[in-house]
Amino acid sequence: MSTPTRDERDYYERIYTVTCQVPHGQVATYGDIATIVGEGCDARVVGHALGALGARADRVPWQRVINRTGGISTSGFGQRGALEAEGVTFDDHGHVRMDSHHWTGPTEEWARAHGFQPLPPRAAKPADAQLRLF
DNA sequence: GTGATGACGATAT
DNA sequence: TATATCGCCATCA
Repeated sequence: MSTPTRDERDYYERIYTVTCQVPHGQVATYGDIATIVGEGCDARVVGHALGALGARADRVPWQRVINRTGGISTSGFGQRGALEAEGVTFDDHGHVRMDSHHWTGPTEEWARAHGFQPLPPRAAKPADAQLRLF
C-alpha cells in the first residue's frame, strides 16, 4: 500500500460511501458521517467533501446531510426541496424534524465490512443523564 | 510551513 | 430556541 493513511480522494470517497448509506426519507448530520468515517474525520471535513462532490452530486445523496441543529446551510442548492421531495418534513422554524427522520447509522455488519465504525447510540441526553445521575 | 477559511459540533448563556 | 464562544481538522493561497 502506498498511502494507507488518508489518500485525498479515497478520504473523500469514504465520506461519499457513508453518505450513500443514508436511506431515502432520512437525514444524517455532518458529525454523524464524521463519526462513522473516523480516521480523524471531522464535521467540517465532511462539509468540504460534500462541497467537492462536483459531478458525484448526482450519485451521492448529499441533500440528506445536514448540520446538527437540523437546519440547512445550503440554502442555495435546493437542498430543502430535495428533502421534501423524499418525504422529509420540516418544522415551523425551517428545521428538519430530526426525531422522525434522523438516520440511526449503518449496521455494524456493513460498517465492519467497509472498514468503518457504527454510529454509537445517542441516548443519554445531558439533561436526562444528569437527571438520572442523582 | 504558516495563516486563513469553512455546506460544523458542543457547551454556555 | 437562538446567539455567542471556543475547539477540532482538512484544504487552499
